[in-house]
Amino acid sequence: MSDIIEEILMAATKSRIFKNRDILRPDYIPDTLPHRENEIRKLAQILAPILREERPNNVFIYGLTGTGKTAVTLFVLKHIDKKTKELNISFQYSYINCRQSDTPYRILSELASSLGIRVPFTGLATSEVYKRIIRALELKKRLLLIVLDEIDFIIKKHGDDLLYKLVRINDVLKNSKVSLIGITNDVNFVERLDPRIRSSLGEEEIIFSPYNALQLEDILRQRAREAFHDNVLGEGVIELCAAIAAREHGDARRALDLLRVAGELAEREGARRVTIEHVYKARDELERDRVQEVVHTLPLHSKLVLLAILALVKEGKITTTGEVYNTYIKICKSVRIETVTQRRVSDIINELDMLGLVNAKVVSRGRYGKTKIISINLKPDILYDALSRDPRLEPIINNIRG
DNA sequence: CTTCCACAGGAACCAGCGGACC
DNA sequence: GGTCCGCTGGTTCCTGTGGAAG
Repeated sequence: MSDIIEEILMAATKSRIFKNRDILRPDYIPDTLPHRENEIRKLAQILAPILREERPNNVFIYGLTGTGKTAVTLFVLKHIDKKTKELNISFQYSYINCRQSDTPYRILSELASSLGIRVPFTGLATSEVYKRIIRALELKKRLLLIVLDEIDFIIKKHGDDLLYKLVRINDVLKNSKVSLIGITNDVNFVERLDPRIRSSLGEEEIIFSPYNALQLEDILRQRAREAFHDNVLGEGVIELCAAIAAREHGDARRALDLLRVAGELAEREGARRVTIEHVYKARDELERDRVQEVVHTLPLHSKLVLLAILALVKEGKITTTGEVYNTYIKICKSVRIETVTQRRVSDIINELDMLGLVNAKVVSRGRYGKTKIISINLKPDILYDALSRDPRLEPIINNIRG
């Protein structure tokens, strides 16, 4: 009797679909990275001086999202770290994602804590944290490698002061040596950089090109072998995930997400196999989640502007800044919310564009002025759903959708 | 060739907040 | 408990501009 129960419970804890789901997670670093052999070799060559206790050149890495920049970097560093431990070299690396730590202060405080210095979340002057880092580096001789992932984020928001300081840090240090790896997925970003920083940071450069559909298939197959049980992937599933991701700039992370979520959907349904339909559903769900999350964290006026855009785009296909502003004013008046200036709305539209919720492009229409053409290519329902989670907006949404 | 629209977007600055320090 | 600091989400004032119309 208890055997039967045991059996059922065991079956419930064991997935029919996944052998090991974690392998499909974006932060998982596999033992091999297919189609990135050249990049691995190049980066390893650049960083090899570490093993002779010399400072390696600074490296600049570009490539679109999901092209394996972070994975390759961490992969190589993991190996070097192991090797330096064997050789008893005082080497250390610090990985900082500038999107998550998006102010100079947060970056420095993360750097500090990776060096074992405790700093408060806020309250100190940025320069004070910098001083403490210097002090720690002078205390003990070491080789430090700082990885700044998505480095374009701080530059765009806070200029290049911090970067300049970090690039020049070796001039101040007597004991320790510091190298930098900058990773960015914005290719144009380099051109806007101060030439002094550019030449210093770009002592070495590595460019990651996007994966094509076939390479993505390889990557997915390799991971799928370990992640899924045998024969659970239906025909064409991998190919479809690869194709969808390839269309979106060869983003491997997208492809892996699609595959994972498709698997999860199949499992939740109790299906025995993952089918193409699951992949399509996964695509919708991922988009929904992304929009939901982004919209949720938007300030009130950004939501109101988004709503104004939505209301206008419903009727036509595109709209302009002026129209959006007028509609926004109307919406605000109807619920007695104070309005912000057009200047701010213009910025908000840019922010919404950056977040991928709307498309905004500046165009000149000659006699009819220069403006932003704004459109949406998400399904309006997804946006309305996300917005209606804010109780303040509900009456307005009901009004618009009528 | 000039004009002129409808904004873009830079610069400087502000209030209010929360947290750490002394 | 006052002080200092950074961040957010604004403001005001401003100069700049692509290209159709005249």
